Parts: sequence; structure tokens; C-alpha cells
Amino acid sequence: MQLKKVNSFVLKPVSPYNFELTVHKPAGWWWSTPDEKFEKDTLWTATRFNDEPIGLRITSRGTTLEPQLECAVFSQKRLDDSTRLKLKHMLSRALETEDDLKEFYAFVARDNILRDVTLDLCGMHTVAWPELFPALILAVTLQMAPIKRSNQMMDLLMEHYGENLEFDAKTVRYWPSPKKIASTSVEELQAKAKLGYRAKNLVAIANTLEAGFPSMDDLSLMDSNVAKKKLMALRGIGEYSAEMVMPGMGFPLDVWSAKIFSILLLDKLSDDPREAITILKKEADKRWGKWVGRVFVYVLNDLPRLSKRLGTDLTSF
DNA sequence: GCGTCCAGGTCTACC
DNA sequence: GGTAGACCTGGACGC
Repeated sequence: MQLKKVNSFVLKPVSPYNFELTVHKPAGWWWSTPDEKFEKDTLWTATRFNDEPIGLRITSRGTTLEPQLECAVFSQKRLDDSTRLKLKHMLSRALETEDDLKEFYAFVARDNILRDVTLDLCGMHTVAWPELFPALILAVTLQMAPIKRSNQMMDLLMEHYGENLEFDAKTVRYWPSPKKIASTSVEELQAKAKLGYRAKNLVAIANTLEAGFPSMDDLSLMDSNVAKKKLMALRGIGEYSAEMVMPGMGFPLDVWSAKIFSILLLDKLSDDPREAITILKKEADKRWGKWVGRVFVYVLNDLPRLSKRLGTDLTSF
């Protein structure tokens, strides 16, 4: 699908703000789609807005202390003034440009475990998904599968049901829409995307979204516990998935991250990481309170430095 | 090459 | 309200 440039604007994030660390994280996680391209200070990526695929070229023109982002928008259709404004607002939310990290950094400086995780990652913002359905696809495909298999399922979903967006001399592959998945049979998703038992859940989620469900922008305006409960009402979305998707990020401990936080918080590797999740969540809540979401992202993106300081390899789990 | 095990959770039935 | 057991499937591993 060919897209043409329809709009551009500038965002001025609250300092400190490091664009590369925010959208192209050291641990390898993407901002909107695994297929987005990052070169020097520019990200070519995509989203879907009002059911229309949108291409984005976002360039950092500033520094961590004086940040400035130049955004170019590509679409098949012209955007009216109201849509342009809403899209700008959505991007500002998803790029966390209004989010001030200073209070968090002051808190982290007093914490023995975390005191230097911000050295490598100064200006890194956490996770605020542009669109809800892709975040839910990620959560569903991560369930009960090694990362290699999760990647396989996501790749096949994009290959068979996603969109190839061509703009600005780049091609970016983007996630399928809820409408597309809702109109696909469970059997077909099992066969083509190798989703196994998850196919039933993904179709149910797509149907619920199609029938009317709060967008990520809507969820971000809700109290985080209310947003989490809304997400957990979706079929196949439990506490872990809801905490990964919810605005502001919860503390989505799974077996992998539980091993890491077990060493950090309990000073030992738990015999049964799944069993330890409840204890670890309580410990983390007690220690880090409202900052647990940020702590989660900072720790998992700073494992080499933490490993060196603790003398334990946290990167091998 | 073949068999077995189990993974970056969630739901349901049963107590 | 707490919990064992089932759930798809493919890759890792042992033989």
C-alpha cells in the first residue's frame, strides 16, 4: 500500500528525553511494530488511526537535554484538521513527550538496586503503545511460549494478515486490524499463524474490539486499576497481559522476568519462578510503589550493567 | 531420526 | 477464594 506525505509537525518533549533509547530500546523491543526501521536519529514506523494505516517518519533534531522531534505523517487519504490534531495528541502520548522523569530519577538515586540504572539509560521513556490491538497481539503470543516461538507467531500474523506500507522510500510491515482478525476463522489462524489455542482468544479479542472497546487513548485517561480491569475482561487477557498493555505499564512479571527480579529482590534464584511471582509483586510494590512500571522497563533494559555490578549474569535466562 | 518435554499464562471445573 | 489440570505447537534435548 502506497502512502503519501500529508502532514508534519514538531513535538518538544520534556527534558531529559532520549529519542533512540525511547523508541529503539537496548533490550530490542520496538515502539509500534517489529518491522520499523531506525537509522541514526530517524524512525520509520507505522500505526493505525481511525481504521486508516498511517506511516510515520520521526526524526530527533535535538539532544537529551534539549529534545525536539520532527514528525512527518504519511497516509492514503488527506487528514482533516480535527484528525491531524487527534493524531498529534496520540503520538505525544505514545512517545511520552509530556512525561517528566526527574522525580523518578530522584527516587531511583536513593535505591541500592537501581541507583545506577539511569546512567546508561538517561532520558529513556517506558512503554505507551500507540494502538491497543498490536499490544494485545504481543501479550497473547508471548503467553506460554519461548520467545522464538512468539516471534514466529507474530511474524506469521503480519505476513498473512498485516499491511505492507510503502512511504518515504521505505517499506514497513504493520499489524493486522481487529476487523481482519475478527473475519478470520480460528482454524485458519491455527494453520497459517500457528497460534494453537491462542487463536480462539485472539479472534474473541478482535470481536470485542470491533463491537466497541476503549482505545489506548481512552484507557490512558482512566484510573490505571480501572483500565487494567477493562483489559482483564478480554478473553485470554490475564493479569500479566493486562499489566503489559495497560497505559503507564504495570509490573508484568512472567517466568523470565521473575527469575531476574528474584535475584534482585530476594538475592537468590527461586526454585519455582511462577510460584514466586506473587511474592515478588508484593516486594516490588512495597519497595518501588508507583514507580514499579518504570523500574520494570529500566531493569530489563540494563541487564548487562546490573550483571556486572551484582557479579551474576542476568542476561542468560 | 524419533520420542519426550515444556515454554516470557489463562481459564475452568471442582473443592 | 484457592488450585490442579488442560491447553496448541515447535524447538531443544537425549538417545
